[in-house]
Amino acid sequence: MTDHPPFDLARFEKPSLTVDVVVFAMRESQLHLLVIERGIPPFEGRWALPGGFVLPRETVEQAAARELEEETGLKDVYLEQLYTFSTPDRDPRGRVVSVAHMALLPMDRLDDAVVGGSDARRAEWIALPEAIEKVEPAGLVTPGARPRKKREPREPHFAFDHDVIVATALARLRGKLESTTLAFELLPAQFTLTEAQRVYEAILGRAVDKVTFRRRLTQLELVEETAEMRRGAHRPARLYQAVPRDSHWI
Amino acid sequence: MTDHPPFDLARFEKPSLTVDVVVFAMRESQLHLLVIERGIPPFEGRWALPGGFVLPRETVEQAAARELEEETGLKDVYLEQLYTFSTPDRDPRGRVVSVAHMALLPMDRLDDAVVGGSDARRAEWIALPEAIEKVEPAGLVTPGARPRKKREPREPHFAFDHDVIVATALARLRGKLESTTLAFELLPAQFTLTEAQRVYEAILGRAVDKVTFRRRLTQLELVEETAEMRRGAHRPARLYQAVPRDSHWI
DNA sequence: TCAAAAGTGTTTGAACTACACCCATGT
DNA sequence: ACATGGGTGTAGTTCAAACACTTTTGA
Repeated sequence: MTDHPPFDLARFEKPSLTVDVVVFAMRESQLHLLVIERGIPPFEGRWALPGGFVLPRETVEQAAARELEEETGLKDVYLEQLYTFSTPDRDPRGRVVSVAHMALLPMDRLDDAVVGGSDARRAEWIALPEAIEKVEPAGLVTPGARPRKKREPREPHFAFDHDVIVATALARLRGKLESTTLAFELLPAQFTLTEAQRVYEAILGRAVDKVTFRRRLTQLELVEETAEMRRGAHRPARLYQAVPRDSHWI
Repeated sequence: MTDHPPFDLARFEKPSLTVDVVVFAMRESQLHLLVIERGIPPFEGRWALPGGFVLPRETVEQAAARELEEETGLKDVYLEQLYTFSTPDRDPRGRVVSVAHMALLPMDRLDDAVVGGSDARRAEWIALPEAIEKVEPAGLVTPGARPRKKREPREPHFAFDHDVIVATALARLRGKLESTTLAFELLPAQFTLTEAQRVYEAILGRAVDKVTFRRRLTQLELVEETAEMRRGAHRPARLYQAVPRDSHWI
């Protein structure tokens, strides 16, 4: 850092600093997203991500957890920092840098989120828009390298640059799926192997082989049997639970 | 975001925003790091990462590229955003949030960096300190989850929280090694397969099998033969080059 | 001629794939 | 009984690891 004593931090213009949170959850075998309807300009009436300003005595991770609870009622969820978005004009109100986060909510806790009546500021679960697949995620290639295939410009679904933030979160989730046990964060404490498979398929956007999937989970000891079974319309299914580990890395 | 019109960004205290850059390069089969010696307090005399303040009309990625060139002379290198560090007291001068970046310099461009004589502000290539292995990288587990195995507190090598930043960059580099072709950014345009293997071994910190390594690179068509050979003290080695791709993901 | 690095061939085992098949339950 | 999802067995294939081996150069 450039500095001469006594150092004056005010010599450099300071941006506003916010956090945004992409909350994923499974619902009816589909990946869903928790969004908030904006009640005021800019982007009035548009969906936006939960988020807000970072306070002076907290980390951005703490700010993300706090804003998530304030705006949606969610607490004690998996939360990780994703990427920092800093395009100078990303917010029409002024220079606002936002540190995006990704959160994962187990499917049996969908109702923990305070989803709205019809007031100005309601939260809502929406299925991940398919159009997000067409949005270029941030941070996957060399800045300054040959530009990637251009995709047709689209009408954004979300306020601000939240389309890009969601696309980036999805890319991160997919990338981590193979090497981590992150998927279990979207499942209840006890789950059937088919439920687990649905999570993988929803995130990857394609079918996976049943035998391979089951063997991988059991052989790598990522899951362990429980005594319980889940009963439904058909043959009861064994319930499994994630093997406790120190980190999410396999 | 919390807002009522007309919205006043100044309602919320703004932090200073900086960038820091971890520059990796190979040198004598070892992973090296570009650092700057601090000439003034705090942390006078300590090694620190190149970096500086973000200007109002640039992204953090642009700021990282600019500061890298200003402080070390390096330009046109692979550069990616890494993680945002925001512990409130990470800088004793005040509230400073820093967006860390990682850069990779090909081994034949080591001299592009302006490494110092003996003035107060010289840059230097140093071998990656082994003690970094003992530092917990940021951002790999759930905030709020069971704490990971505690490591003994150590005397930090670097100024500020730069030990953690370097450890995080190393973790990121290792994690990306398998699924990306990032390693080629540390190699010249033409290189021997053994040189490539040395890069992988230096990053992973362990030996890799020669046959498997060569087959993987050729079979996945990550590299292609050139007509040239490199001559040295022993049998000449075929030179290869990276197969051009749109992104670094395999 | 010898040391050292470049490069190849061969065997083994692990793991993914595909597909067929059986099992258990509610209706 | 039968439809449906739960769960298993097997054969083929791919791929990584380990190891021994040959090749090619400079000294």
